[in-house]
Amino acid sequence: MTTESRTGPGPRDRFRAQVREEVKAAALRQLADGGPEALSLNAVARQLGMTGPALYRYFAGRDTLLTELVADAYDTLAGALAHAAGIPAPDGTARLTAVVRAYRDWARSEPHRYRLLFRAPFKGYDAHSARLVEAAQRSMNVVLNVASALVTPDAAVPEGARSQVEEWMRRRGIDDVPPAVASRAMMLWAHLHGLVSLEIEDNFASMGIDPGPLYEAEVGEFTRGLRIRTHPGGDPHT
Amino acid sequence: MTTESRTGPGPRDRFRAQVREEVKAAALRQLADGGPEALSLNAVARQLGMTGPALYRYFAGRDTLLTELVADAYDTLAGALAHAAGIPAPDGTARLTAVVRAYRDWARSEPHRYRLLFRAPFKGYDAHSARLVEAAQRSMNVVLNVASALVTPDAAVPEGARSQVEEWMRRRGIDDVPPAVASRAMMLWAHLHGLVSLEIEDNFASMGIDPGPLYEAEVGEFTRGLRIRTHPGGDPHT
DNA sequence: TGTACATCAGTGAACGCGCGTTCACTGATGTAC
DNA sequence: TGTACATCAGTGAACGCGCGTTCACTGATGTAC
Repeated sequence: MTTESRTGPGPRDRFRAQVREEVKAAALRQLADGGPEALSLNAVARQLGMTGPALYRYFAGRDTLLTELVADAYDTLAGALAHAAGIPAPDGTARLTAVVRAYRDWARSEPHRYRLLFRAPFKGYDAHSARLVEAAQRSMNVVLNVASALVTPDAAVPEGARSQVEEWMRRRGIDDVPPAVASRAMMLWAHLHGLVSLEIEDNFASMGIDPGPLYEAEVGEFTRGLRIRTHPGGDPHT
Repeated sequence: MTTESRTGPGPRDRFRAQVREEVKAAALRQLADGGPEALSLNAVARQLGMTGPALYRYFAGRDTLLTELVADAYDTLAGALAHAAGIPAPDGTARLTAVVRAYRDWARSEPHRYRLLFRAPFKGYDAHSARLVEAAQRSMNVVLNVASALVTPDAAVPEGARSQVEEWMRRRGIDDVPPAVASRAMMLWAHLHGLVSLEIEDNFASMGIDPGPLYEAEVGEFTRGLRIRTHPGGDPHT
């Protein structure tokens, strides 16, 4: 009310923003090398040379901080995928492969953040709030867009899934992606999530298996499923 | 040393075993409706009408209890899968479908236990100890066996995966399952894990999607991949 | 350029809490003769 | 069948710890005139 007319954020605002980032960075560091639930406000404050209560200048509480970290992680992942999708590629398959690799690489380089996305970080945490759903959606959209570029629309869709996917897309206002693609993209996403989850928890390593080729194979399955009716029996690649 | 010659467990042993089970049951109840990390020895004791220290008669500590819960969960899952695999079915595909459904159903009915299997429950927890690896292996074996029954051995294997899978199987002493099957079974397992993870964390529900058909589709993908060279272009089903 | 004032980052003490674990103990239960 | 003894389940007090959060405060920083 009193300070309505301003040219921009003052020095205090800038300071606030910077400290907020430092707090989040310290929190992430803590998540990275403690267990997944090893986030303590007091410990974060200590790491920054402050006392615990000081953080309440920047975040309403522990839960708020965590939620913000989740949202940030979604944004970063979406950014990494979008970046990969933007790199010039010889064809759609190569582009999709790049996106798949970006997904894997992001998860491997920041497993603690990936975990943040797919497990409720605290009791009563609402993963489906508008802010978070929208952030999550952006990642899915990248996959959808890349996937839709290499598609024959009359491809096979899992029995029973088509109408649901259509409904889902209608609700989100997506109408330029054939449901066959959306449905298969969703499965691709689930597959990637499965591989990534197992990989970052060391389940493949403990079996002595390099999951790399499995990721590549996902792309093959995705395209094979889409083209099977158009080029029966033929190998879609080469 | 003193009581060497016995006919069996005495009444005290039976009592001990029973209380141990009650403790584990209470602990599971607690995991079920607290967050994933909501396991407190004191709270468990309270629930059983005891005081905290009493539990140390039965378990060396919190970590021991948790590890035991994990091992039990692996055993139960393997049992559920084996049961499904044992039900008479018209053909291999139907049997594999039954196993896939059993996997999903178990996870849905006990999501807290499923979570226990795939996330490290506490810092420094060793998921790859002999006891746990062996328990986990039993589940995988059920899938492998059912999968191997419906296979043409010269099927397509993801590029680069074959030699690794062969090595993995050699180390485990498995020689009656073609690597093509093992490799695809592993991918099937990863896919199921992806679907299940997303489902039990409500990611599909929040998109208004029933993942049921997606599970069925996994079986189709599995068999299609295996038979694609034997029956090119043909629909493996019907 | 200088002064008066409002803002607000950060402190330190305190609250209440629950945790895992140890220890010395008491009292009931089963066992051996 | 009865007695003496060993076993051991469970208690209650205590240890040290760290947590999230509140509150009244002090002192520095930016702002307005």
